[in-house]
Amino acid sequence: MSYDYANNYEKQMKKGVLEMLVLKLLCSGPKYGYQIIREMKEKSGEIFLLRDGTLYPILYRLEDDGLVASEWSGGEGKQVPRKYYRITEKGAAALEDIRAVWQRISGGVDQILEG
Amino acid sequence: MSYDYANNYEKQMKKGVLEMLVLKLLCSGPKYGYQIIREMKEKSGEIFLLRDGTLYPILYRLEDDGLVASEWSGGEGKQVPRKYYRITEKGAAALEDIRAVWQRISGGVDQILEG
DNA sequence: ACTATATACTTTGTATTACAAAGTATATGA
DNA sequence: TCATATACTTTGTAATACAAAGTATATAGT
Repeated sequence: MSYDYANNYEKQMKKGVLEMLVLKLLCSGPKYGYQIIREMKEKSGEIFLLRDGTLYPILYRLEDDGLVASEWSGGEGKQVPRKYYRITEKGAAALEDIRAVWQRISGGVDQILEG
Repeated sequence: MSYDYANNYEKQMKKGVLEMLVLKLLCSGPKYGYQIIREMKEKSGEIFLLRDGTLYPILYRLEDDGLVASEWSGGEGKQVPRKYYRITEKGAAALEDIRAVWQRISGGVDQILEG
């Protein structure tokens, strides 16, 4: 049986873009982890199916860099405590930079693939 | 001074795509290392500026996987010996698979970025 | 009440890969 | 002769997607 190249290439091609996509989703308001996973799945047309072990480290990195900020909510009544993440001003500015990088790279790729 | 996010994201976003682009360039005929670096630079519009320490490990991986084959040439007269790489049938088939992955991922990214 | 399941978050370890950097060797031009 | 460009090799580092295992709470089913 042949090795599944596609699977590994898909994993590699996601590198860098997932943080960008998380920042983008947070532009429409604060969200908690599992909510981000659901929206990522829906809005990408089932293409980005994040595991929790993938998302949370991304959120921690973004928070360490000051691109998002978090706040615990719930736990008072009977709700499960949830950690809500919101994008910061610094994060919004970084998102614009990262989008520009994506446009550049994906444009260059298509130029070679179609050339 | 602020950290240069763009630089790191660019590096991450290249992961996986460089092998695809090398395979694509080899579709138009066998090429040696530095020739691939030059064509990658020209045909991408100066976007993909590979260092030799980046390209050669890619070629070795592709060869290990049987997606390209190599052959030394020159060295008989006064030419510098060059190792020419050509894409194999297996490599051509893999390229189609990898391109499909790229279309899928980049399409999903744009769907979220524009949504 | 008890159990199973879903939700929610955390942490550890692995594999992969772009890149810097240093090294070897040959050809060409000043 | 010496500097530079070409050509290939190898080592080490940083970054990140993912699997996997763990903790805790709420809800539904029996």
